[in-house]
Amino acid sequence: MPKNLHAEIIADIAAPLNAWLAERTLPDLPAPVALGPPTREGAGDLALPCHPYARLLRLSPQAIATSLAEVALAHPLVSSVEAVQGFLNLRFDWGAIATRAVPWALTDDAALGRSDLWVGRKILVEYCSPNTNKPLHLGHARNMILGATIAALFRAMGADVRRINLINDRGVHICKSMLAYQRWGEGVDPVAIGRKSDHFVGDLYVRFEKAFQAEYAENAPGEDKDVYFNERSELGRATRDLLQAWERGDALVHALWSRLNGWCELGFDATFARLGIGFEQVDRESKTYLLGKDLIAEGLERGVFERDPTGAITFDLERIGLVGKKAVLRSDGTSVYTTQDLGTAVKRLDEHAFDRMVYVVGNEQDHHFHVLFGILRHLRPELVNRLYHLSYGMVELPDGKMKSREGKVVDADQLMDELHEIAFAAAQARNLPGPEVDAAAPLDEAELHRRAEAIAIGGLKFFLLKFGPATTFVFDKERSISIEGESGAYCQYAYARAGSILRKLGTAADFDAPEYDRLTTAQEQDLLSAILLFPGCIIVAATEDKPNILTKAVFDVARAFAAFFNHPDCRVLGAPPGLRRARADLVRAARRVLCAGMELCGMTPIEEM
RNA sequence: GCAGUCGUAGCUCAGUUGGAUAGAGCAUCGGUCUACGGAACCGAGGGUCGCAGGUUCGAAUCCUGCCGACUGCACCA
Repeated sequence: MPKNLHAEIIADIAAPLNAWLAERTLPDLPAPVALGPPTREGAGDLALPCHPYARLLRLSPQAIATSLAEVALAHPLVSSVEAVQGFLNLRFDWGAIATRAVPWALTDDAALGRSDLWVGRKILVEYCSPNTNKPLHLGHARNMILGATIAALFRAMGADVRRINLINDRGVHICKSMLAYQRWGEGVDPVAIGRKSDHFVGDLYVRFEKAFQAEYAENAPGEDKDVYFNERSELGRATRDLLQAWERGDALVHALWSRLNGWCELGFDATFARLGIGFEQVDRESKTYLLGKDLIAEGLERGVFERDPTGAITFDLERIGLVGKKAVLRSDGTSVYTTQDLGTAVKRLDEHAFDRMVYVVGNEQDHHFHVLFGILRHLRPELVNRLYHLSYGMVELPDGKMKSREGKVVDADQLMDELHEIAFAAAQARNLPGPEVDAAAPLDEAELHRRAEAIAIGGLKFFLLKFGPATTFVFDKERSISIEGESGAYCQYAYARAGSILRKLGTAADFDAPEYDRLTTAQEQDLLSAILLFPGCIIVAATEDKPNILTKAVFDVARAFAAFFNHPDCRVLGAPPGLRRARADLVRAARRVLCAGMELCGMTPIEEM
């Protein structure tokens, strides 16, 4: 049975404080005391503001803090207390804490952030959702890494998680690539020309756009581009013909469509593999886009929807506090985007009886989800509070938004390649023959590439996760993927250096009896503290859908380790036996937590850099 | 116009179910440099938390107004 040691310690210390307060505020103590890490630095290990009880007890906050300090001091894990400005501050007896915490961190899965809080919950996470007309870019990378990480966090909580990729494989966008292939690429094959297959399809899309721009510039400069495309453009006409042929089930068009989609998805799979992204379920819009129509009929009958004079079926947005009406079925009876999303959600509910479904989708669709969830609240009341839009901010470039149509994007594959090169160059430089590297047996390039890949991908993931999901950030390649400071590489480096100590130690301390109560330097306390705090961070990160809390928790452990590692008073190898063993165990514990934290981020820990 | 999100150090960002002297990374400056791996460590400077009110023991956090930025507001997806 995993236990959150920190929470347990706090509860244990808080118990007599609660009792003291309860005794004097009978019958109603508002809530258990909010004993927790102080917000102010240097205020000890736990703090409690006593102001809320002042009115109730008719005592000053300071008087209450003073009394509680006396109560707290009696606890064996508390070494000192103080009452300042109505706050009760207390310090742990770190020797006693270490004696409990190190063995716990070495063996209990709770130390890795695992718990059973969400056992029995079924959660669906939908993310990635690519269009099959161009390769994945940095925006997709942020989406995928957020989705994969949030899914991993849910699993750590014990939930039964199903990850779903909904591929948008039909529509005008893919028809544009299809048309370009028909006209300018027939017979050419990505393998034949050595092009990654999703990029091959993307090239076709760009080719189409260029041709369209030329046509537009020649025939209708100044006219609204969409109007021109829909009403006068020859390429537009041909594209719509393809779409209609597809919807009729035209065999040749479907063959072409399957071929291009196959190439695109093949390419995606390679990118997923490199990024370590996985799914339990892949849905395709070509299979789901007709869903929802019967739901509309049902809703119409029940009065959730109404039919307007043109024959379209609409939802009155005033029902959800907005203005206007939202069409859920066109006047010609065909579906809109919302129709299939309604259908898909209900189908998933029927099939998986989920407790929660999370859509990882950019914040430009906030309004869409507001409306979608609002409609579903009327259609399927049991879905209330089960649906959640994990909205995230766009990634922008120094010169503005990414525009895939204009080719102004950071391609995911290319970015990974570039990051790999940077990491490889650094790995090569530090592994030149020298004191640490045996000149007679230089590392082979394959090993350096393996490390560089772990650092590159890990760095990218850490970078994309460390922002709050809602934050729109500017991606400046030169400065963004830092390999120093708060970065993936920093965490991997801490892990590697910890491993280095243990390698040098070998089995030397195996038979020493650990003296954990001697782990009392400031650096050891800080490291233990970061380790103790880690599980709680995982719970908050999962509960609030904030992976940036995870990266922060990992970084905190790494930073505390770095300080420990560097401090002359904290040497492991030169320490007397009992202390040496205790420190070695502390290093093992830190490594264990770092490893778990990095894996939750989807990073690969490496033994050497 | 309406709605939503946001405005915190020179830069990039944390922190918002109300708690003390608002934090980190980068950059700058200064140290560590006979070392359990320098992709590191220690220290310093740097903030009217957009502006103005309000609520209270206490506000970056809650309320109101204003200024500024972004994104939405299709019978597109």
